[in-house]
Amino acid sequence: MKDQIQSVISEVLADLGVEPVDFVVEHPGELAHGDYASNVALVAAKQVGKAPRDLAAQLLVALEGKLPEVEKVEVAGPGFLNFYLRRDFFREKITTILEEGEQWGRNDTWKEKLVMIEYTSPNLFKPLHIGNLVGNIVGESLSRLFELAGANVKRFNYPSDIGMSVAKAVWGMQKTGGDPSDIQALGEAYRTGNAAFEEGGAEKDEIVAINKALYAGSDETLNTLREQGIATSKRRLQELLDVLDTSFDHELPESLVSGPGQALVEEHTGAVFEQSDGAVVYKGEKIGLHTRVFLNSEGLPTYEAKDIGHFKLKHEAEPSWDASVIVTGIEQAEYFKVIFAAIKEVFPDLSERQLEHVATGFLTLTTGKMSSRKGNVLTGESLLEEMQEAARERASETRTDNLDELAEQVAVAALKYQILKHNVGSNIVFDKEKALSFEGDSGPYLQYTHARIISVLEKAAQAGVDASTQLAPPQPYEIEKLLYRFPEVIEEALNERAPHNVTGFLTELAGAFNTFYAQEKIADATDKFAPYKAAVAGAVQQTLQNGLWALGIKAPDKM
RNA sequence: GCUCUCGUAGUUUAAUGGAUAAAACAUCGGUUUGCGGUACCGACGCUCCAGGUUCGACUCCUGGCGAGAGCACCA
Repeated sequence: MKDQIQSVISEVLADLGVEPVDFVVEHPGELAHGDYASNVALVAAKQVGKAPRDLAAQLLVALEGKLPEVEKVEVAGPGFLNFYLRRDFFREKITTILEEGEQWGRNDTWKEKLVMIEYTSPNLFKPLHIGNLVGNIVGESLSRLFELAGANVKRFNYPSDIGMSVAKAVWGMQKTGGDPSDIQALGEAYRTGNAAFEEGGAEKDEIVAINKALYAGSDETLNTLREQGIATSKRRLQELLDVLDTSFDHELPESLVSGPGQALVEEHTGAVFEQSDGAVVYKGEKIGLHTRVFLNSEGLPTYEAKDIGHFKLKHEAEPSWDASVIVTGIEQAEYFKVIFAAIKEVFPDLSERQLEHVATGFLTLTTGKMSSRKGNVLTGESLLEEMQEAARERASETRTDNLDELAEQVAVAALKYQILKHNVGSNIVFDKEKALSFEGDSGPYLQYTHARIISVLEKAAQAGVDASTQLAPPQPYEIEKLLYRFPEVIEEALNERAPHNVTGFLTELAGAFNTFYAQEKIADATDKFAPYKAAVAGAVQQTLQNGLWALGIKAPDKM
């Protein structure tokens, strides 16, 4: 539709002998300003030597009858052209939405492309950090947006299963004698080891020694403790991922990538990397970046080298990939610029493919009070637990049979919404009070609206009202003017890597529906337009369901 | 010190260079005996400062003030 208006305007401009100009056709900020608007007259006025409103009036006449879907065009404000679509356009859209069902909102901008996307990247042996949680939520939503665009998406997890945090936990297990298959004991062991490490002294040296032994794999006892701990941590991680509704296609732990990374760096030292003060570095300055160390002066791989090895293994796992996306905290933005530059030099054959880093902002709490009765540090796990408790209390008057499942879905919705309503990359100030209140702009508000529609449609069916778009009232409802934009929102959210476009749209849609709901009675068999209202409600329900899916949020039928 | 990001109602956030800067929370005031009040309607209230570019600037440029992040062997 938008493209159609754009091209017709271009034709008309050419007919009037105006040089092509750069103008836009977009949805105006307010519904009162029509369904589409163009600034063409404002942009072209100067060239033509006319007042914008005069040129707009001239264009208006020339556009007459050229856009069958457009009912009327108006000149407004300083010289905008406002386009109002025909009533039937909206009616037909409702039909389309109901027919397409779960397919509604898809696009084909990434059709037949393979996208590797990596996110979450937890430290095994440590509780899921708040940053891991944010990364997981953003990464999962982007993955789904890619899928909605037709891409074949392969999700990668890159857990850290070796290194200092592992050494601390292993040291701690020896000290506490805790059961390595028990997650609580494992957490306790990590805290013990971490505290000892912080204190320094002989215990710190022991931990460093354990770290080396684990890398070398030289001590059977230590290896066993590590492996048992990994298994326990993974079990716990899987529980969390199930709650968050994420599953990975590939898992490449850190311990696998050191070797290949080191080998690649050594192989390319001289050409890509160079010696400097005993270390092997990549000089980023040559392309406006900074220098980073890939092999330290002991010849051991740093995280940088590991990421080179990591890339190689990913490529081997999915050789036909078109784009590789990595989601991490924003503090790694500069780091990845250097890594990508090095990768392109090490793998010249792959340098044309798309490498992308998506940076997520930091999450902090509004009020300084970390509340939490135990006074412990905020982790991703503790936050998720608090949300679930609040959801369970709140759901006491539920209509569902499965309170636990609902509480979980509502908690995850509240959490994900709070994070995904922000522009990706900007810092997130998490207002716990607000997130737990479930009112106003929130995930549960969207879920509630969805459940309410399902309920109303059931009532309507009982009253003998079946959804139909046969007979529509003369004027479209405001909500119809939002519904048809959904596919555009989904496409744009992916293009801009901005799921917050989806949260914003769904919130506006839900708000518009609730207003509609307050004004119009749907389950009223005496109203000849009731079937159409039911169809509109059904279209909103489908749109909310599909949109929530894109955010990684469940849309329960009952709450 | 250098580089990057950011600064919008009391608070948390929106706004491809466009029309009267938009929501939510908080505050104040309402909601037809209601198809789910986790809802709806209304009021109050905002672009850090100084210049510049533009028909038009929260948005772009310059300078200031303030906050955060990154800058070699940690992960």
